[in-house]
Amino acid sequence: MKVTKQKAAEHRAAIVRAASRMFRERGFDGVGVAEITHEAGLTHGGFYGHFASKDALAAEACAQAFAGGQAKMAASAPPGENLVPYLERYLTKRHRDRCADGCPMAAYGSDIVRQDKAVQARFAEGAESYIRAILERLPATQEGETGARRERAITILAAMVGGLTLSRATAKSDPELSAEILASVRTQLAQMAEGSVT
Amino acid sequence: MKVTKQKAAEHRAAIVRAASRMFRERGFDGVGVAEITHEAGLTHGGFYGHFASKDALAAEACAQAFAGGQAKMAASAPPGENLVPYLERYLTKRHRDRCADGCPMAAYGSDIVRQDKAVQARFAEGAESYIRAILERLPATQEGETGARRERAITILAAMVGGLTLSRATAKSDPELSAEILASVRTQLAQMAEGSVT
DNA sequence: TGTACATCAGTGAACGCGCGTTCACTGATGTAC
DNA sequence: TGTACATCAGTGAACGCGCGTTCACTGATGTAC
Repeated sequence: MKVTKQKAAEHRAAIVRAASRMFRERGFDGVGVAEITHEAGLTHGGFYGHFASKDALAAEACAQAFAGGQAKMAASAPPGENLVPYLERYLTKRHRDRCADGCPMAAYGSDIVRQDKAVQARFAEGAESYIRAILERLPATQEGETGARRERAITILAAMVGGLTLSRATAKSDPELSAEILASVRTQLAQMAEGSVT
Repeated sequence: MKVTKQKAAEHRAAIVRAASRMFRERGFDGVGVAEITHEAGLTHGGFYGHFASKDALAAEACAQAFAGGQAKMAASAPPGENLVPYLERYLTKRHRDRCADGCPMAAYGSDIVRQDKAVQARFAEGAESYIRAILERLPATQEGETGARRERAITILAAMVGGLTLSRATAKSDPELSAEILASVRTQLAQMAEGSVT
């Protein structure tokens, strides 16, 4: 049955929203078109009226996940202010245990190489925007080298993503190690982000 | 046709070796039992004489990938000596472009949460052994806080894995960013590993 | 050492299943008059 | 404003395919005598 243009647009948005969460929770290969559309309150038949392919949906879902991450950073650490509150939110058991609305880089970072070009493109844009967002929240280096600030932003992002990923991967088998990883990276990066180091 | 006990053991080892490389290159879901056994020079029918399931093979393949990584660390940075030569080997385009015999944490770190318990167990053991190996190659902190050394080892590992993962994920869409990530993390971590910082 | 036979590593066809995608159909929408 | 009909969003059955796993079979191995 046909449906209002507005309703149709809402349906499309609901599919992207569901996909964005489910892909982060279960991976791109771990969830199918039928289950995503069902989660959005629809059946799978109409899917290809909205998207050219599952890959095309994955690309949009990826972009939306990054947008959500940026919003969370802005909420916990406003631009221009220090990054530390965001770090303390990012490197927590809460974030570790909730992939679905967490960081896409930690959720499927190592899987991106094997995804469609469109997904890779959205991911690279998202990563660059994260780097810039971190840079905006890093105090100027005392010695005044501007180049090193972006180096530091990139390294902080790498450690955040790697730390959360490793913490997640070890959570079930070695909960103590998992917690230690979160705490260690949090402490060390807070020092780096405050500029007390170098 | 039956085969010498030794031959059979060699076949089993060949399957693990092929799986270890192929899972890193294409992910656990990206390669099947038939293709792995074929790569090992066998057919898929005999597979379940060697392994209880694909998951059981994945667990062994994971353990072997970690063992290979440890061997490479020992070769480029002997225990007790400085970590930097290993960092400079780890964070390179060569490693980025060759998942198959590279670091398992970067190859499928974000996928481990969704794998079988046995795979998660081997992964956690591998991660812990990496942390210990890095710790062995870190100079004593000047101020003498011993606790912070393991914190630093964990953060270095997190940044290595996160950095390589992000570099790989962005390589095709944004090669310059990809290269910048490698170079930045390499420079920053070398400072951390030399203990010139803190 | 030589022979007879039970064992069992490996083969390839077959299974059931879930996936991405297609398609004929339905019926509400929204437009032309 | 009211009516007739073309449009098209959504449905659900069906497709082809590849996967993990099973199984009857083969024939070389290795053991018992």
